[in-house]
Amino acid sequence: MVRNNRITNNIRRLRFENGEMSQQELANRAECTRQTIIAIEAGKYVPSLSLAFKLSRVFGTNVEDVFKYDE
Amino acid sequence: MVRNNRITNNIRRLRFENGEMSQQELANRAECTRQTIIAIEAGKYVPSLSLAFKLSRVFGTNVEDVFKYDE
DNA sequence: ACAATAAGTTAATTATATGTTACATATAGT
DNA sequence: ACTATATGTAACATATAATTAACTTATTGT
Repeated sequence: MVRNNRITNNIRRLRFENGEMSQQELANRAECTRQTIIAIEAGKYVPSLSLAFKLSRVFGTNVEDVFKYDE
Repeated sequence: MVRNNRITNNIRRLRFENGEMSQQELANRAECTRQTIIAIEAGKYVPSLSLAFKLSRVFGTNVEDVFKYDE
């Protein structure tokens, strides 16, 4: 029932702003797989809250700096 | 693979701080079901990022004011 | 005593995020 | 030319978020 996902993310940009971090390294540090990073960057789906927290911490930011919710 | 969910939430407290909002009203406003609210408050599972955004907006706050990630 | 509301429990089902594996392509370095 | 690395796609499997429904309990109001 949680539809209307108007959630975007800045992961691709954040990776490059953080030393051109590769998808693989981000996946390692966020403890997920590279395919998950690819899918999220491609907008195929929105990650879990857990993964969103981990990703934001890798970049030293908080969730809302990485993911935008268009209301 | 995204394990170690050390994510807690303040929903119960926020409901009461916002006019003793009932679970049903919160569910309506966040566009989910009452059972989902119960389960999240009880710590049975962590919501999706979409629902986390919606819940935080109902309370006029951001995601990290509602959900805490213990790293 | 009765009705209405809020909250909880349980079980069954559906939807989706994530993992796994395999294969393809482009680029940089040697 | 060869190798390594980064990125992408696709199919399938699994774990879990989320829905729905039925029933229960407690509280409040009339």
